[in-house]
Amino acid sequence: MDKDFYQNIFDLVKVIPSGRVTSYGQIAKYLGAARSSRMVGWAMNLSHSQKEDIPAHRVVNRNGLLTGKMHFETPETMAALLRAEGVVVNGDQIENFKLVFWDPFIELG
DNA sequence: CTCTTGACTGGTT
DNA sequence: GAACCAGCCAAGA
Repeated sequence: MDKDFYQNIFDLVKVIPSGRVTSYGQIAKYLGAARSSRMVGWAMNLSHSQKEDIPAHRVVNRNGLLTGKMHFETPETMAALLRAEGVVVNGDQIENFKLVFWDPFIELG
């Protein structure tokens, strides 16, 4: 992983399976920047200018709250995409968050 | 160059 | 369970 920190984030986010979600902090921790969870959020902000499709809707905060919904095309886009993938979303809160949570340490080894 | 802001988190009150 | 605080680092004014 000699790429940019942001690129690592994007690569990891792209690996998240459909219908699953993870948290900014979990991504940061997996990349060795456990205390830099804010950078993950900033990376998502940059994902707009990325050429590839970044499923940023599968990344939420540790509460399972769709804190970044407002940064999508419309505030409903994030929840809509998640529901389309089978994730139950109650308002801005993901139901059964523990069940749909995707842990890179477990899933990737 | 300094100051503010933020798609966050963990601990404490 | 809600509210507050401190640590973290990058971008923009």
